[in-house]
Amino acid sequence: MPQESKKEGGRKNLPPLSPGPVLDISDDELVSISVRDLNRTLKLRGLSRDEIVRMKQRRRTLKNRGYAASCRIKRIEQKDELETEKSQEWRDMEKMQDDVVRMSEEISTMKSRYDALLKFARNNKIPVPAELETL
Amino acid sequence: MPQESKKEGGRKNLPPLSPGPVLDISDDELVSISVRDLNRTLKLRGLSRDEIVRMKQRRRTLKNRGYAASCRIKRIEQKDELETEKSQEWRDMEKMQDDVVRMSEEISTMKSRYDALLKFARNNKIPVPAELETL
DNA sequence: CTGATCAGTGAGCAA
DNA sequence: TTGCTCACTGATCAG
Repeated sequence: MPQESKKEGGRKNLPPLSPGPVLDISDDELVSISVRDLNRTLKLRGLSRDEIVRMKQRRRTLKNRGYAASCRIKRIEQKDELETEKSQEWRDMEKMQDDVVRMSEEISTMKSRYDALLKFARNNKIPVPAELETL
Repeated sequence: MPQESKKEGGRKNLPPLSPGPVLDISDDELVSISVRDLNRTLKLRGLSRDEIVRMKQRRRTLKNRGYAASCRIKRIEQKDELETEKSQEWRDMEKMQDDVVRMSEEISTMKSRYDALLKFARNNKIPVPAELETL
């Protein structure tokens, strides 16, 4: 099959879309110039109605090729973004979990101290105000 | 353009790929039967080499159509999965943040109580062991 | 018209 | 051979 040169979808890098018989213009040029300029050039070269239609279609196809590429890139970027956010949240979670552990330790340390203080009072028969008796 | 019937990529629902001149078989049947059975049938009907090649290609194309569909579905599912995980993590974060606030309050409450107890001791000239003097 | 997206297509890779 | 994924295409929709 030496003949797959101009349209069917494939993975390989594309050979340029075949230029018309009269107007040769590279793909890059064709997608770049404005419709107005293209029409002007087309008229000047005296292309037939059919050739003009084909040139317009070639331009549209090249544009579509670019749109498809940016669509794919966008999809990949969005996926990366989601994954990045996910791992960032995971890091935040770990940090917060550390805080919870630390505060938990602080609480139990304070409970021990408080109990020790109450026990000291009890051992020394020191009456403690009721509202301070319980934690 | 009444003439876009059998191959170019488009969005519309496809008319079945044109059956060969001799062997008519639906798309569904063609993708379903095994290669072995297909070869058997092809031989029995006495198709030409070229027709056999085209039938094989039609089968491959139909298969590809299905693969492309599952590829897209898979992509969407993976994206949904990421988003679900993200919002679940967000909920977990909120919950943990609540815990942090609650524990923070508990800590400051206990600090007050402890200070109150120490103040009571000081006011009543009660000596407190040094290791309990400070929090 | 432009740009984005969809489903279908063949190429090409991996199993 | 099969299944998947890529780049590309025309159709189609929104702006």
